Amino acid sequence: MPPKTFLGEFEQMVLLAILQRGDRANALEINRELEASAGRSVSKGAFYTTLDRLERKGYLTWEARPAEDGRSGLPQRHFRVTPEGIAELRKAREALTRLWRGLDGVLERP
Amino acid sequence: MPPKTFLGEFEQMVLLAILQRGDRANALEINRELEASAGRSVSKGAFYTTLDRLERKGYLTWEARPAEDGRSGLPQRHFRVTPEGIAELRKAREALTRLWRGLDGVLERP
DNA sequence: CACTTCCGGTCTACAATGTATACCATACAT
DNA sequence: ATGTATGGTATACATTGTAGACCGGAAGTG
Repeated sequence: MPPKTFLGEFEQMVLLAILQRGDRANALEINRELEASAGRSVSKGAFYTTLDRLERKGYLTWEARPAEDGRSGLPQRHFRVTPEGIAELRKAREALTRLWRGLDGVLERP
Repeated sequence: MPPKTFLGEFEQMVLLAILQRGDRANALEINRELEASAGRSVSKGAFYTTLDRLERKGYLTWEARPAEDGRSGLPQRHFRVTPEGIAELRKAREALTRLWRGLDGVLERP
């Protein structure tokens, strides 16, 4: 994980979606969160690619879990954000918060 | 301007920096704002490339202005965010605000 | 069982962004 | 004129964003 890595816009949202779903963060749930909160829906391929990159950067980890509540029986990946990932999210949020300061009049819906 | 364009992470910050500087948004000032608020400093080339792309997308416009307060005499580009740009910033902010909801405990500094 | 149809996931490829270096021109001080 | 700072362009490449084709297992159905 080169220290110079940078957190893309979509990557950031994926990490946040994982945090939102807490301990129920499997691929399907994360996608639902993105769709609901950000109106964003990407293909499976795009989605997993992003997850893999975030893993390589050390911003998330995952473990295989047997099927949730009995239903269909295929293990699935369950994702978690690492402390490094959280630190990045924090930095991004602080920067944006500062840049938004004083612009409420402009940036809020009429 | 293809309607499907998307606002990158850095592009977003540049637009916000322009808004912050209001009617004094020339290249130098925008860079200062980015440095101060986001701890971000990119090369001239990178910077102008981004500005040009934002212009092509219709998110900003600019006009040449004679040197500010008398000093040195080279006209400079003065930037402004278009209504379309503001709309994009708004969408991005709303999405992030929703994704941050309930995560203050995690995303705030200890 | 053969057959379809979802899931959950990988592989591959390409478009859009992020970013740097090299280069050009004008103004001003020496 | 020569050096240096200001403002900006051109070009090139690394990183992200994103889709589509492809694969294996589980369930349902005739």
